[in-house]
Amino acid sequence: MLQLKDIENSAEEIKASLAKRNWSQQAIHIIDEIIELNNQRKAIQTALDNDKAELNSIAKEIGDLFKAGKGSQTTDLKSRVTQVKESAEKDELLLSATLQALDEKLISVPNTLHSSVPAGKSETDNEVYKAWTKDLPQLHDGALPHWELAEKYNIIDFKLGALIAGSGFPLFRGKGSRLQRALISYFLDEGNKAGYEEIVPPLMVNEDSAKATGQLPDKEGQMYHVTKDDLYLIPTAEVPITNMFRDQIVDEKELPIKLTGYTPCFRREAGSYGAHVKGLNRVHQFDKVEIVQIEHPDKSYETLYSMIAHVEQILNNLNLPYRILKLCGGDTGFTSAITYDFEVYSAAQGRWLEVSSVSNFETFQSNRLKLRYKDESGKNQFAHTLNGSALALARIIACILENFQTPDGIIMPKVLVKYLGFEKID
RNA sequence: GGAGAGUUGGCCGAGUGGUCGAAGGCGCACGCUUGGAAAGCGUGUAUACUCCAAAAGGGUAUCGAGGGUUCGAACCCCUCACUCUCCGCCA
Repeated sequence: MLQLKDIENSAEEIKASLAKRNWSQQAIHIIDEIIELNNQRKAIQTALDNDKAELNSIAKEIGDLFKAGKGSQTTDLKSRVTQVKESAEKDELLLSATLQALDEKLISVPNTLHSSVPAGKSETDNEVYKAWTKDLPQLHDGALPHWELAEKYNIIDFKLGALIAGSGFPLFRGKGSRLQRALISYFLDEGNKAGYEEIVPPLMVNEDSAKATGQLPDKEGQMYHVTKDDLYLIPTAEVPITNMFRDQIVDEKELPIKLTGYTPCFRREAGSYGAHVKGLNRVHQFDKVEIVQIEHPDKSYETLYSMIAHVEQILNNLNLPYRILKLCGGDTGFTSAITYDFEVYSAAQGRWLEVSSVSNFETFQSNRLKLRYKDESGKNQFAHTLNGSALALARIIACILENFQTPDGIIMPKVLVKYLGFEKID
């Protein structure tokens, strides 16, 4: 959520950012409405505060009279109280209606884009930040897409997954299952090496947490909701891990705080269908190792690029062709100021698959989280939050299976062998 | 699932209707003291909104959350959330 202060101080900049997100002039008018509502709020609040101040002082006066044994002299004061209360009650109603209206509008405004984010309407307008310049893998004749390899080697069973839960819930078995576990261990170890503290968070979160990181109300339909207990299955570890800092004030010296965690991720993906969701391309449950940093505003961009480098290194080690996209305004997530997506080449499908998304949220999340740090002068400031996938497993597995297939088996990346205990799926 | 206890500032903890944004202690910061440190002494030490051009200084709200009683609520009443203990069940 944007800060009112920022909206007041940099309205024009924010409007320009909304235009980059392809908002219409009419929709952008919301910024003026917010400023106007906030002015109303201030006026009402001042009036209300004055009434309350008067009530407080009358109460004190009455108290003093009672103590002095002059309780009989309070009648006039009490009738004044009735009067002031009436006006205060009116203002109270007005104030809560205004606050609600203000909040509704405020919560519907996305993060202000970083000035370097390119304009554009959809994913086709994303800028290639780093292209893959080397050769793409050449597959042998009769090479198969991963869902057929999965069946051939009996390592992933989509039909059983569908029987047990539904489509989009793959079941890994045998070497498929071990590949999954190896990747998780490898990714976590890389995170540990890079100085991230490892976390195993809850897999369900309450409404407050989902709101704080911006999943609610923006992505309500994307999450599985356990209505009986009013909990949400996490769509990413970002939600529980970032919420570790809800309502926290950290010391400036503790920054940056670096955390990593492996969790399954649950996404409803309502409305998805077709070839693009086949196999592991888009599933309701997948595993992911996430990296999160809480950083000083002055250093958050430096940090963003170090996180990108971290992901790159992992992909290099796995020997997978990848490219990095800088998302355009139209494709950048609601809560993000800037996002870089990593795509890995899936050789048998001939497609690039998104496997990581690294973002700087600046203060958008910390404002809702109320995550602050105390600066040198002792003032509380909102910290910047960043996160990225390092990495999402399902699609990485798809690429490993497809890219490294040979007529007599799938050769595992070298870095994984010590985790796997085997070199080849055959 | 059943029964009970609890939730106060960075922490501990007092407080059962006005003098309570809240005693006391610890911690922390600054100063004095010291050759230096410790001890000691002194001062200060929440958050949000708001008034003021700014500072100084005001105002309002916050003692788990919401509502009620009252001129006045941390304190009385109601509802809810969470934590802990015991019993039951259970990986």
